[in-house]
Amino acid sequence: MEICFDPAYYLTAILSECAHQTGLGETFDPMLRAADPRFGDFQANGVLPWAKQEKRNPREVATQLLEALNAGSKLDESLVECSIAGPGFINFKLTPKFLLGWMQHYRTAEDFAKQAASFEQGRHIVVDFSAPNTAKQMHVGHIRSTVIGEAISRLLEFFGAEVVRDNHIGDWGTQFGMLIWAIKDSGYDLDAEHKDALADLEGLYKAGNAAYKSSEATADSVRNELVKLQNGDPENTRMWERITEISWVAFKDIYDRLGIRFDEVLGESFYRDKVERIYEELTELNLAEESQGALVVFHPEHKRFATQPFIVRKADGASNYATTDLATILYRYETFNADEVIYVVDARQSDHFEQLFLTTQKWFAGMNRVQPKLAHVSFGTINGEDGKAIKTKEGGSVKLKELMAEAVERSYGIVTEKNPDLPEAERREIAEAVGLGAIRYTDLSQNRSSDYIFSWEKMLSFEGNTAPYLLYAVARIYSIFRKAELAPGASEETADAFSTEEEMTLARKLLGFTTALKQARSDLRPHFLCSYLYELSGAFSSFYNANKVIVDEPEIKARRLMLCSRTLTVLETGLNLLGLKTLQRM
RNA sequence: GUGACAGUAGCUCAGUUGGAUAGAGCAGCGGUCUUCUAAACCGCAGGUCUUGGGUUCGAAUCCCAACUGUCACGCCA
Repeated sequence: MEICFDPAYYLTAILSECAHQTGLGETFDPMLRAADPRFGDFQANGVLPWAKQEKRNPREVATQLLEALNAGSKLDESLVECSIAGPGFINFKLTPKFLLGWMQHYRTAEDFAKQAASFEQGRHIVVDFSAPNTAKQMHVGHIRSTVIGEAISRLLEFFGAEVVRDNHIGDWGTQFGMLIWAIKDSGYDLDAEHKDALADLEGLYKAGNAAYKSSEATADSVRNELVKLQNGDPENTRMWERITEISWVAFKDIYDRLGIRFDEVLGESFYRDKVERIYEELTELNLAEESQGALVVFHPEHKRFATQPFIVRKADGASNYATTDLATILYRYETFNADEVIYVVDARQSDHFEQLFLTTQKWFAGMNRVQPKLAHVSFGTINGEDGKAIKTKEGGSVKLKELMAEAVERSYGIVTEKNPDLPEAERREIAEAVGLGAIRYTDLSQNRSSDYIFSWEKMLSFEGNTAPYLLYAVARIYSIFRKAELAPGASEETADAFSTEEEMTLARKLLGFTTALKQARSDLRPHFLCSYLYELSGAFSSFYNANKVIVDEPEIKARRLMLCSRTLTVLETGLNLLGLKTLQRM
């Protein structure tokens, strides 16, 4: 056996092979799992259910398997020890020699990336996320989609996929009638420089909305502005374009600070001229039917969607989001050759996506198209401490920009308190990374399917499973290398096998990186990666406190430097996948 | 009414897809800085995994039924 990148994968393969040789059959699944550290690194549980089904003694079967493993010399005892335990578990324990060899073999972020890049090589995946509405500022409600979408995109890229990040902004709809009316009514100059133009637009929209409701005459004027826009009136079209520009400038400001980028920004307006084809194809396939004046799709085989319609054209003849979403799938199929489309949208829209996916499945089948895999990455809402939708004291939405500013400001106060001697500019930089990292990590570290309760205390708490804790671990590793006057990765040649309990725990934890990444990818849940990185940081902190790195004995120093360097690589790679910037000092 | 998601320590949450004695962080108590950053580490204490059935060698995890909370369900997205 050799030192392989993913020992769990290797062990599964040879166990299956031996099972076949010993006549257990090809369907035998070793069920290799990460084991409790007390028992080893991995445990194979598969013998128990198999023996049960075949009415055999599980320990006997396990013994047979082990004999086959040893006879075939598939395992090198100096690299991995195995044993049978309990009712028939097979335990595998990697030896210090294996752990050291692994560290020597896989050294840099590039080494990891190279191993990972084969998993999704060449697949085209569209990630649809963030999707704010124009003419409104981004608020807390946009955090989750934005941050989770970016993390998933980075993860898929790391696995070798060709990712198209598409921001499906809400840039079309009836609200523009009110906004355009209000702009004209107030005489607001869209072309002039304004300090916070998007906030102005949001205020104007509210004024327009109020006016619309207050008098019938105004309502008519508002509707008239909307009709003019829809019919391509040059003045209103230009105003609408300017509104989009103003909005995008403000969005871009936030995206840049968060290190988020998009390959495409194809909003609802982009699909305006692509909906006719949808009506035609769905009608032609007899998928859509008229109901109460609207064009709708029912799914008779589905308990609820047999009667709950998927409305693709409103009774007034206009399209809606169902229509554009269908057109969007077709566009992504035809333009991006999408193998997979991932929608990072909150859970309240689950019904919509279920109907969308069901409809697409039948529609694509009917047209003989290969349907991309469709996934709704749903997430819970962010609530206030009362368990209801989050609001400011004044009852408005909490603006993302203001949230970011406060997080950074609070972080600045803490850095200044902890490390007053650092230059001001560096403290500002640290505050930016820590504050924005805290917002981001709070969200990512939580299982996305549940709602979460927003509180400043929780978001900016710098203890436990939080961004500052992880960033601090990184900063301390850099500090060791500064003190040792070495670059990370240097001076490892004389390393001998890991020996102390803390070294062993840390080394084992480092090997778990790929498992965590795979888990995060397969479930599209970044919190698996967060939990792993937190545990790794914990293992490092314990090691750091118990085992001094810069010591006189060259073997000990070298192997500990090696652990520091690998921990740094894994932490930085992982944090970067989550979108966090790391720091050399904090 | 139909459905989705959730219910785990006082609080906020994990729990590697059914495995061995359910884990963290806060909060509480007690220790550790003349030694690489104490934003840290170590220890103690804290549990009827909402309830009741069922499947299984084995259940927080799967199935059924309740209960509680949030949300969605015909022209917003």
